[in-house]
This record gives sequence, C-alpha cells and structure tokens, in this order.
Amino acid sequence: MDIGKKLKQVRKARGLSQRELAARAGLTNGTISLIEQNKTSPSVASLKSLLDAIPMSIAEFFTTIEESGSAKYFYRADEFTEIAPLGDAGGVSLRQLGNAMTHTLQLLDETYPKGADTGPELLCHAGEEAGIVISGQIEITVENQVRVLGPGEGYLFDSRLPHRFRNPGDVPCKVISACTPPTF
Amino acid sequence: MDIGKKLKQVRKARGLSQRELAARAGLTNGTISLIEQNKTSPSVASLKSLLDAIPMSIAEFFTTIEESGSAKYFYRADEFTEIAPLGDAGGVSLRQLGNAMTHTLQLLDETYPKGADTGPELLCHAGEEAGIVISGQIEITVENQVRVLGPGEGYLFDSRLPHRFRNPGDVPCKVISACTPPTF
DNA sequence: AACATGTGATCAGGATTTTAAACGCCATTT
DNA sequence: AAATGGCGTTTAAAATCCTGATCACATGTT
Repeated sequence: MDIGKKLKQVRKARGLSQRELAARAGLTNGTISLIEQNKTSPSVASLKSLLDAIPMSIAEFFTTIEESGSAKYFYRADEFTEIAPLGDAGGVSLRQLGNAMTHTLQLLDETYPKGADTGPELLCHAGEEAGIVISGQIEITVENQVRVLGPGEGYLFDSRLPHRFRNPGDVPCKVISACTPPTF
Repeated sequence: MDIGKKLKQVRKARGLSQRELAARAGLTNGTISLIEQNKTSPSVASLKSLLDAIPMSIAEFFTTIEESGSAKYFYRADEFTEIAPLGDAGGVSLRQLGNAMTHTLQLLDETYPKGADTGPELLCHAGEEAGIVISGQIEITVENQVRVLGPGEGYLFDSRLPHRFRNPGDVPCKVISACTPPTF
C-alpha cells in the first residue's frame, strides 16, 4: 500500500511541485514530503485536501493504488455491493459485482420483490444492457414493446431507449444483468 | 464526506461491535467511537486496518461514500444460440443471447459439464468479461491467480489477461457471463 | 563566480490522533 | 434489587501527524 509513491505519481502527472500542491491544498510542503516518503500515514482529511487540489477522487486514488498490487478478479457473494436504483423502485435490490468505476463492464445481481417497479418515468442512459431471468417473472418495457419474461428468458437493448422493469408476479424475481458502460 | 456514518454502516452490516472490530483491527474501541462521530479524521493507516478487518477495500469504501419498430429486445430460452468455444473444451455449452455481431455487449448462459476445461492454452482476446456462478463449482485461472467459485460468487477481469475455466466438481456448473466487446 | 530561484528533505515544536481506563446506560442474571 | 456483562462515549496521557523554518542541492541569471 504505497501511498507515497502514488501521491507523487499523481502530483507529477499534474506538473505540480510539493509546494504548489501544498498551497492549493492548504497544507505544507514538508507534510507532502513526509507522506511521499511514507514516513507518515496522512489523515483521511489531509489526503482528501491533497486530492481535491489535484483534482482526483479518493475512490479513484485507491482503485488505482490497489490495482498496482495483486489485481482483484474474484468476488465472494458478500462482496457484491448493493447500489441504489434511480429513485425508489419498490424495494428493488441491485447488487453490483466489484467496483464499476474502474471497468467498462458492469454485472448486476438484481432482485425485484413482488410488485417492484422502476417506475413509469422510463429510464434513459448511454450504453447497452442485457440480462437473463433466473427465477420469477419480470415485465420489461422497451420503447413501445412490453413483454413478460420468465426463467431462462433474456433481454438485450440499447440503454438509450426508454425502458422499465416491473415484477407483476407474486414471488420475487431474480435477474442477472450486464451493462456497458456502467451507468450508476 | 461522512466517514463516520459510513464506517458505522459497514461495521453494523457485519454485525460487529466497536470492541470486536477494534480487536480485529488492532485498534481500540474509543478510536472507532471517535471516528464514527467524526470527531477525528483517521489516518489512512488506521482506516485501512479497520477495513481489512471488515473486510472491505478502501476503494470500495470510498466509491460508496461519495455519494422501435420491429427491433428485437426479448428472447425466449430456446432463442439463445449455441456457439462453439475456441477448440473443444470437454463439452462446454455457451448459449449466447441474441446476435452479438450487432451489439457491444454479449450475454452468455454457460454450462460446464463435469470435468470440462477450456484447456491449458490460456485464452486471450480484447475486452472485459464478468460472470456469476448460478450452480455448481468452477475453477478460474486469471494470470497467476486461481480460485474456485461457487453459487453467488463472481469474477470480473480484462480479457486480455490469460484465463482458463475448468469444472473440478462432479456436477455441471452453470454460469451467467457477460463480455464486452463480443469476442467469439 | 556570486546570486537568485526552485526543488525535495529534515527537525523541533505545536496540533491532532490514538490509547487505556473510566463512565453511564441498558439488558440479563443471581 | 444488586450484580454482571455488553454497549457506545468520554477523558487525560502517549503516540503520531502537521507546521514553519531551515538545510542541501540543482538550475539558470547577472
């Protein structure tokens, strides 16, 4: 976990000196020097100040820092991260594999409880999306087409088309889906 | 940037008390209390210790904190088209949703019979791929990492890395996977 | 050559985090 | 009801981070 090396790297990439960055971040050059030599572990507050001045998000900083170690390819079931759907959609669960920020492909484990609905305000975002129903039933509206899909059935369309998901059945519906690029 | 709230959230999600987490992380309960109340900004070293004990990567922690006419969209189960894997891989079944040629996203319903193996001639092609195991077990090799995944577990990696799939179990393994761009 | 300016590194001291122990609260047990 | 044990919070002291000044070195200017 070589924070110093990474900080130096992003600072240099911006063509900033320790003093310049320090001034922008409201810290001192000495602090940056110590951090870059890993002689101190900065507080999150300090690191955030520095990255705000770069600028770079803390998440991006750490995703690229952790990649330089042993890359992460595999995920336990509990490592899927729950993400929030756009607007509350009646208890829909969207569990995303990994950290989509750093990838062009997003895989989701979706669960639509009985009656769940992404709402009539049809969604719109760039990319393509596809999925397959594992269990239960899901009613999907794309553009002017509506269809109810059951286990083993799938969908594939351009995400820019207005679309909507709704569970018309009495049991939860589970869907594995993929999007490209990530949209949330 | 409410680190305290987020830390409390992930700690609770794991069902850990401040003391339990402190013990695992090599810190004290008081520290965690102060952090969760945002009365101090933890050093990155401390935060990493805490997240290692959760466990959760720092990157993941911060990504979730910062807050037609007759187009074909739907597919019956029998409309998935069987495609051939590169070389015979011991009876692997790859069933593709739709005609990937016209899309940037490819969704596959894969079945690996007992003993199936994509072979030691590790695959290499452009794009990213991800998947989730529905049933059975699959051993996946990516670069120099090997891992056996079971139901609910997933993978996500750059397809240019050499990789290999093998079913080491006694029952068929079913995987839903996505690739971008299509590679077969 | 002497000077000015820029770089990153170092050091004592002040500021902040972290510890270790005590505190108050609530629930369960004796 | 008193005692026990778990919870999160608080507090003084120890450990660590951060500052402000200084140092050594490099580069370019007069």
